[in-house]
Amino acid sequence: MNVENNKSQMRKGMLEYCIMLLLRRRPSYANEIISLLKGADMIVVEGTLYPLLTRLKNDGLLRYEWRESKQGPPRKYYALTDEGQDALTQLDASWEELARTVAILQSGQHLLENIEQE
Amino acid sequence: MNVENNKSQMRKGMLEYCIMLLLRRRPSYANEIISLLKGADMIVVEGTLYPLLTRLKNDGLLRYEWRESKQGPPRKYYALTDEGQDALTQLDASWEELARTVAILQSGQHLLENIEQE
DNA sequence: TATAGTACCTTGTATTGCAAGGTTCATTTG
DNA sequence: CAAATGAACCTTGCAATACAAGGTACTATA
Repeated sequence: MNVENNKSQMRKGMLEYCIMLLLRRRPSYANEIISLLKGADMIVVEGTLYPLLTRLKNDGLLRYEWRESKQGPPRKYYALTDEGQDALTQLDASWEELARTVAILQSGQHLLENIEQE
Repeated sequence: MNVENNKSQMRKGMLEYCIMLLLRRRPSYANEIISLLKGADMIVVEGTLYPLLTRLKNDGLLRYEWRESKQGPPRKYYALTDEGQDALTQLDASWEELARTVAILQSGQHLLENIEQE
């Protein structure tokens, strides 16, 4: 089994959450998001990020504004909308639930409540 | 945004890990796996599980043996192979890393080491 | 003026999970 | 004994996601 592929698969669906967590702090643009996520040990590439940002914007969870840069072309700074903040709260809950599920499975507790009647 | 879809997306790639965690305790068969996972608040359906078990078996991480049942047709009991146990150890590490990443992003620590030079 | 760097975006592919089917075998019921 | 029920197995087609590999436009520097 390819370990890298596994980590990649685990990331599926988590990226959206991670990016919104980033933007909860302050607006940011694509290349900065990539480098900030790298700082948190989560690798993302442009081809993944741009469609994701567009999708979240079309869903009304993000908005953006153009800002000039001192070192190149203007940047699209994305920020959470009000609706995006609500959605993020729900994602927090989903993450909690997922983490709890994994903890249960790691501990073996799940077996206690499902005695087999074979 | 559809919250259910999000949870579904978060689960992507986690199922493999969760199922192997289950089998770490003892061998099990498909319908039992589904009910045990449900006991840990993770919903899985047959159409997802059967291809996954087949894939893990083909990758050499699982093996199975037929066992008679007292209440119906025989069952395919899946268990981890040695290789599967090694892979599971790696998945444990991947999960640790993912959880740590989320914790960092939730806390906002990632911003500290990436001061912007705008 | 040409090159390098930054920022934006698109397309095609692989993988995954789900919905909705279907088959076989053992038991129970009429 | 035949038919219905239930448990177990499996497959196919679709939608969503991430990635690889490209491409375009603007700014600054050599």
